[in-house]
Amino acid sequence: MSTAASSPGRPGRRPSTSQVELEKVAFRLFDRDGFDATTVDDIATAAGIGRRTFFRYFDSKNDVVWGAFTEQLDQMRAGFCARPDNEPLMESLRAVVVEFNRVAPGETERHRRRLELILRVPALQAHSTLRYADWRAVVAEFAADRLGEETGGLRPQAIAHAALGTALAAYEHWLGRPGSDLCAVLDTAFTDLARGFGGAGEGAASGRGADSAAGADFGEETRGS
Amino acid sequence: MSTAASSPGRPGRRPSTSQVELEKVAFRLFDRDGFDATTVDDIATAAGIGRRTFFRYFDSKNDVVWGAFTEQLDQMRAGFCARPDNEPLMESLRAVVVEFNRVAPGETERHRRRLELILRVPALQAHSTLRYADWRAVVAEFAADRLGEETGGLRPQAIAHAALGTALAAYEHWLGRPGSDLCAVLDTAFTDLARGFGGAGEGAASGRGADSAAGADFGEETRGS
DNA sequence: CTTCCATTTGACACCCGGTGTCATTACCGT
DNA sequence: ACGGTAATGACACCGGGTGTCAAATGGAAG
Repeated sequence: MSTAASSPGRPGRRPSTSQVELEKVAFRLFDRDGFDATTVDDIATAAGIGRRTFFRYFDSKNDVVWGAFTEQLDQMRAGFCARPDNEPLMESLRAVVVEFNRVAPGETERHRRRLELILRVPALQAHSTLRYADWRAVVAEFAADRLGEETGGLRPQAIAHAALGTALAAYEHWLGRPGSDLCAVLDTAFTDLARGFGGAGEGAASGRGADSAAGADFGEETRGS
Repeated sequence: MSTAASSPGRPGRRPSTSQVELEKVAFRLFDRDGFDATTVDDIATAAGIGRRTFFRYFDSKNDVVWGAFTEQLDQMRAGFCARPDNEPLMESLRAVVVEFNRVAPGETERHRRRLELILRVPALQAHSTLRYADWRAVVAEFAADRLGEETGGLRPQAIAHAALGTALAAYEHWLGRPGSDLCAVLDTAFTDLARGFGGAGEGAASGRGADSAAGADFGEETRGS
C-alpha cells in the first residue's frame, strides 16, 4: 500500500502517474458527469493509462474519494495521545474530532466536495462504512485506554459508534448549510453527545462552548421533507 | 413494493414464488457456501426461477438478507407513539429500541444468523448503511417531535445517528457472545448513551436498569486483535 | 369455449466494476 | 549491451444489475 514517490536508485520501470494525479483527474470527471456516470474507463482514459492500471492505484472506484484517509487517522491517533490524561473522556473526544476536521481555509471547498460525494452518493455512502470502521477503531482504542477496558468491549465500541454517528450528523448538517462552520457544528454535536442529549438535566444553559458554537450557524431548516 | 400474496380475482399470471420462499432458499445457500460464494444464479436455479425474475423479487442480492425490515420499522414507529409524552426522550428511545429487538425465543437463532451476515460480510456491512437510513429517519422523526425541532435539525439527526451506532455496538457485542441476551446488552448500551457515557457523573451506580442488565452477560473479552 | 386483457416470466444482450494472467515496456546497475 | 526488477496494458473472465420483448399464464367477458 502507498506508492513511494520514486526512491532514487530503484530498479524497474517508474510509475506513469500517481494516486494524487489520478485523484485529480477523477474528481474533475466526477464534478462534470457525477460519480455514477463516470466509469473507470473514463478515468483511465482521461489519465492516459489502462483500465487495469487504475486498479493498481486504487482498490476500487470508491476508494478514489478517500485520498489520504489512512494517514489522517494516524494524525487523529496522535491527537488523542496529546490530550491530558485527566481530561474527561468525552471532552478529549470532542476536542480531537473537532481538531481533526479543521482544514486549511483554502481547502474547505475541496473538503466539502469530498464529503458531499461520500455522504450523498449512495454507492459511496455504502462503501464508507468500511472506511469508518478504521476511524471507529481509533476512537475505540482511545476510549478503551481511558476506561481501562478491552478495546472490543461494549462501552468503547458504543462510544466509537456513537461518536461516528454524531460526526456524520454534523457533517450532513454542515453540508446542508453553505457558509456554516464545520468545527462549530461538530463542537455543538459532541457537547450534546457528552450530555446524553439532555438525558440528564435538559434545562436551560449549563453549556460550555455549546452556546457560542450554536450561535454560529443555528438557523432554522430550509429544506422540506 | 411488497407483493400481495394473491388477491382473489386478480387478473394476470400468478407469481411462481414469493419473497419469503426465495429468502429461505437463499439462506440455505448462504449457510452452506457463504454469502459471497453464492451467486444470484445459484439462488435462482435453486428456486427454479430465472435470474431475471430474482431481481423482480429483490432489488439486489444484498436485500435478500433484510426480510420484512420496512414493515418492522412501522412497528417501531408505533412503539414510539405508544410512549408517554412526559417520559424523557432518551428513555423512550431506549425502551423502544430494546422492545424492537425482542424476538420470539424460537426466532433468536434466525435473528442471530441474519445479524451475523449483516455485520460480518463486508458487502452487506456496506449495503446496510442504506437500510439504516430508514431506521434513523424513524428515530429522528420521533426525536424531532419530542424536542419541537425540525426532523432535519442537528440534534434529532445526531440522536438518530448516535442511537444507531449504539445499537450496532450492542449487536456486535451480542454476536460475539453466544448465549448473551441482546435486550440486556441494548439496555446497558442505551443507558450509557443517555448518560453521555459517563460524561456527566462517571461515579459508581446511579444506574437504573443498567446494573441488572449488565450483570446478565458482562464477561471479559475473549477475542484478541 | 374462445377472446381479451393483465401480469409474470425468462431469454438475451448489455453495461460496469473487479480480478487473474502474461507478455511487453521501461528503467536500474553492471 | 545485459540482466534483473517493476510497472504496464491487453485479454479473458466473473458476477451483479438493467432494458427489452416475446411467450406463458390465468381471470373475466363474450
